[in-house]
Amino acid sequence: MTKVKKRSNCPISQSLDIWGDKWSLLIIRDLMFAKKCTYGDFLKSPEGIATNILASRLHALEENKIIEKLDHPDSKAKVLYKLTRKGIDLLPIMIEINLWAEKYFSTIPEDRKAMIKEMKKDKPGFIKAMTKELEGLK
Amino acid sequence: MTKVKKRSNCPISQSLDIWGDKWSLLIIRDLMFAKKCTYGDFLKSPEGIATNILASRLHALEENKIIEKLDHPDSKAKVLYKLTRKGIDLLPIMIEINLWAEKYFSTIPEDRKAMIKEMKKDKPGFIKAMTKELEGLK
DNA sequence: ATATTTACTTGTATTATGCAAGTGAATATA
DNA sequence: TATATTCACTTGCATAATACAAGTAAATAT
Repeated sequence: MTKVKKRSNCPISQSLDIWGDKWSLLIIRDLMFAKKCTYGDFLKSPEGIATNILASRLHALEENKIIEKLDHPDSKAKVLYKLTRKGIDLLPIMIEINLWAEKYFSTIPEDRKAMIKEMKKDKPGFIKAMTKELEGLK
Repeated sequence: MTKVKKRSNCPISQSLDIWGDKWSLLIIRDLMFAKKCTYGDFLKSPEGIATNILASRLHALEENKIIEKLDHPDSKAKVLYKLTRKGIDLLPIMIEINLWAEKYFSTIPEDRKAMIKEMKKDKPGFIKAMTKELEGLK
């Protein structure tokens, strides 16, 4: 993917310039809710992202400081991807997408349904706990 | 645009299947915050959507019951686009995108900044008022 | 020493987007 | 009444993004 130019100063537009495509938020979902953190993990997700697209998205997200690359503790062959603070702060958006989807789609996986229940029960509490958890991953 | 197939049952993925592109949420922004409601209005937005893309997105959003077409009161030549309840319910997502963007982008238009201030001051109140306003447009 | 894993890159076909021009119905203007 | 203009699109074509298949190099396991 070539460099995306800023289309306008609108906050929605500027946000979409970074993660407004069919794949970026799925990578963020993996990092956020599924605790996936390697290239291979992302590839295995059910939507089936193509490997070159994954590479280009990871690159773009890193450039935009949404994620960062770290050494994987298990092996030098592995890379550990992690959400930055800026990436973790996408959590409220991700929560609202989940809540909207839960209202309008009938087919939602059971484990995610359980998580959505938690989100609804205590949204600020969920955000705080999840944020702490994601910050903790080092 | 040809029919988008469902990639998985994940609520994030299913949501992105509908509006996960660079343009759909900008149309929704126009309907939601700028009170634009005609094809020509959308075309005039600063991001400069191409006319064929606009047509295809409007068609897709209508098919997915996010928006609906109504007769324009002023003229038979005009079409009035309106958010459905499902579309209005995207408001919490749109709010969180605004808040995230306000935190991480330095260039935000003044009028939008004022609106974001309102969102932060009383989020449920903002949602309620805006929802009522959008429902009222008939 | 060899095979496998891991994180990619490269090449090519397909699909989507961007741009310019055109169309037909409705409305405004002369 | 005839003509120009507005409005909501459609069409054709160049360019860009995505999907799919295969390949690569470093690190690790056997």
